Amino acid sequence: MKKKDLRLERKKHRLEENKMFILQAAETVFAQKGYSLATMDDIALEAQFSKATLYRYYKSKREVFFEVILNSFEEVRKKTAKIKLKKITAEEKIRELIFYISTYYHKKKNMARILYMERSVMRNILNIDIKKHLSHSTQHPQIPNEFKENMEEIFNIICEIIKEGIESGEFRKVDVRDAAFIFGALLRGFHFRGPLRGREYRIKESTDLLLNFFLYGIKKKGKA
Amino acid sequence: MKKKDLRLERKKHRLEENKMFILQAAETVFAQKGYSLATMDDIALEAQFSKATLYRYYKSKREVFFEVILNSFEEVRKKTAKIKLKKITAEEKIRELIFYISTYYHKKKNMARILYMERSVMRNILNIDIKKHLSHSTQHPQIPNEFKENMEEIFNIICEIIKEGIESGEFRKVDVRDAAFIFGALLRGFHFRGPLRGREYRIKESTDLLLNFFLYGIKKKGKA
Amino acid sequence: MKKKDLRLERKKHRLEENKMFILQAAETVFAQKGYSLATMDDIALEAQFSKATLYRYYKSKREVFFEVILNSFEEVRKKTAKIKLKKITAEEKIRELIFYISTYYHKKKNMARILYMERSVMRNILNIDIKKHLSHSTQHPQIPNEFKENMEEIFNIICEIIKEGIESGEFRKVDVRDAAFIFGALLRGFHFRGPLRGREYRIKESTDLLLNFFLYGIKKKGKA
Amino acid sequence: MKKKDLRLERKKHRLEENKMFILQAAETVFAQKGYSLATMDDIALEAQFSKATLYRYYKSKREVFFEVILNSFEEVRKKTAKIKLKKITAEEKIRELIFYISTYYHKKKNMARILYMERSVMRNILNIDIKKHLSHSTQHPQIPNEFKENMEEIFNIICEIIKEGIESGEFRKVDVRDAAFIFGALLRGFHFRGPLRGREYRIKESTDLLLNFFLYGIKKKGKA
DNA sequence: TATGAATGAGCATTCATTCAT
DNA sequence: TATGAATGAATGCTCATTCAT
Repeated sequence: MKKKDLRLERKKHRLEENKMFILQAAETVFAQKGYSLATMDDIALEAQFSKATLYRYYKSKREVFFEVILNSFEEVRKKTAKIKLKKITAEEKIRELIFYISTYYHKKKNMARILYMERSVMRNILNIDIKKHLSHSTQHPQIPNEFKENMEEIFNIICEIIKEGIESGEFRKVDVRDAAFIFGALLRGFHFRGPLRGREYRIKESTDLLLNFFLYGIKKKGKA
Repeated sequence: MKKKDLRLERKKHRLEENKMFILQAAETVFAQKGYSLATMDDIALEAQFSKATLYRYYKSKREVFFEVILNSFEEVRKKTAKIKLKKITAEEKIRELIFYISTYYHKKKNMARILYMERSVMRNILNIDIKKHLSHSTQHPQIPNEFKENMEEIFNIICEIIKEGIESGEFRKVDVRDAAFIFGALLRGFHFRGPLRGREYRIKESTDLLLNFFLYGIKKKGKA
Repeated sequence: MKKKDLRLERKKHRLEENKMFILQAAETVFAQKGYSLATMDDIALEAQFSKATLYRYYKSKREVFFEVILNSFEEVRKKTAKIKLKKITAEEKIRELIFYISTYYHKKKNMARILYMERSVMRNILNIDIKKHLSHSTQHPQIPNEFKENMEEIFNIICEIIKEGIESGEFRKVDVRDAAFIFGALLRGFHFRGPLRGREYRIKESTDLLLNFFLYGIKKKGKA
Repeated sequence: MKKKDLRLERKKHRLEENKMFILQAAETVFAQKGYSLATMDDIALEAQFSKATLYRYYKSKREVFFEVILNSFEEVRKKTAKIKLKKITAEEKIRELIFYISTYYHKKKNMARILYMERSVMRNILNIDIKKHLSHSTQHPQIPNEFKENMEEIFNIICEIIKEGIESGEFRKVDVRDAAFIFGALLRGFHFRGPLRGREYRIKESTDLLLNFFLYGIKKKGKA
């Protein structure tokens, strides 16, 4: 009995491992080529599995894609939650968040951009795939929900951090959700510059820059 | 003679009109589906022309795409230049800029997002298409350049406006290019929120919000 | 171990078989329609594979085409070489050659004609396709060479046979290369009559006829 | 009245002129690219007419093609008939024929090859076009007949020349039609060498060579 | 009449997905 | 289970032919 359990255990473990391995490969490929230009062949090659094998682990290209994105989000969510719990000032939390997200974007490079691919594009990928298989029985309407929940939780944590800052007197009495949204926009826009390349910022540098502007704006003090 | 001229005129006019019409259709489709997922059939359908006709006006899908983007940029560049020349304070110029760009993004909705599509995807599209047409005599190597120049000019104008503000004592002595970049990032990130939808801001509202944060940040005054 | 080997063996065998099968189908279709008019759909239909499957075996229509031609040439070359080595008189070798090539042309019917398709068309096909694939890493610049080499070797063997005949006193002291060329032209022209159909010759008949004229011409003896 | 006649006359003349002009252009293009690769655009460009105009003069690409070929044949037929009537020996007539046809092939280069495009290919072009327009009323089933008649007449004239030679004692008592066929094959094959290029023969040279072999073959005299 | 513009039908090629072993 | 092979459905692009002026 124990033997069997162990075997099953090991089997499950290997399955999970393989799934992660494929996901990693997929992330690399999607990051390099975007959704449409990436082919299952590319991913299979990168993952060193046969293309058919990918389909043992994931039902479709679309599922792989969403899994990749979900993975990303989960990582960020966990880290964000952790930072929130630290015993430091809100400003320091904000700084850490900026630093972490910058690092993250830096590592994942293009992946981040794919994340912010237009809603309608996302919807499109979804729709197309659903249409294609309209006759098939198994669909995955639940995926986008998990997706959204993750984003919302991250957003909420940021809200809470800002709220802390306001309550502690560090920040102005701004609308918390607005501020969180601005925070997100700033980071998103900063790291998600399209084909335009200004100078390349180092992570430390960009953290300072972003923090500075997020805190103080460009207005000369005492003039407001 | 006059008759002929008029006819030619009208003909030319209709050609231009058709080109624009196709471009509009293309914009709609690209905005909805992104580059790869958009098909020439889609665009033809939207433009109510036959697919073959599109090819009378544009040499390839890629050319249509770049024309669409170029169009967008030119419009923004012109407006930005105009605002810069107005006889108003730098802050007011910034406000107008935010308002205009917000309006623009609002109108063009998804188009803006396509612009910020993966750099690597862009590169990919470019490379692939350039290679494909390597043998043909008439290429469009200038397109990406015009593209870049447009972006840079917009960026430079923003820099100048900020510089004005600093020189007039309105703004802090920040690094001009950093500030311009932050400005761009803020707007970009704000309007280019991916699948996440917080509340919908009205343009007036979002202009205020963005201006407020860009000017003052979230830090409580006197504490820095 | 042996089992696996056998399986691999069988697999390889089937692959080769399929390749040949496709080639046969392609030959039929090309022979019927020529290069440009033949479509991959035609070939797929004839081969009873899906069109996509053809692309598992050959990279492009062009590759299929060249493979078909190469195949033809190789067969002829081998047979020609074999005849040359026989212990018979040069005249008998010439007769055998005529017989073999006539048989071959008869079997392959139109294929032979495709071979003599427009040089410019060939060049065109080549150029177009080479340009198209310029950017890809794996090209087949060797194909046309193998092609040429085959032709040249066949030509050379014929030269040698004629030379033997001259040295043995069977033939007049003609220029060997001229004679070989005439020999080729005669066969080529005979079997490659366009839309004009005189009477249908049987192979035995045409062999006699061709041999007779190649040896004696039409001039009355003693008059030259 | 006279005025009108003259005008009509001139008009007709211009129409004929245009037709010929288009035909010339078409010949050039077909010779360069073959049937399938030649486009109506190419021909229009070469003829400096608009593509639509071509369709005023010819109903289809196919019709242009056949007209081009027919033209070719007619020219050859006339010349062949003329040579036959000359007051010279049969051998001299044969020599002149070879010279003329060689010159002709030389001028028209690839056109000749197109002529001998496989019957089945011809049939195919025909079939396809007929099928395409099955619903349309006007077809051209007569064209191939004119075509054939021309070829046959040329063949017959050659037969007659050879017959003369036999009757005058110049030539051996060969089967006239066989000899004529061999004659055609020799010329056809000689000028219609595919991608293989031996040495380039000058016209004078090749005339001698062909005549020599056609008359004497390669057999050493007295041995037969 | 001549022609610029418009288009339907195709075609080579690709790719997500399924099948058979 | 893993995978090589097979394929249906696209997709960008072309071209002979028709239309409207």
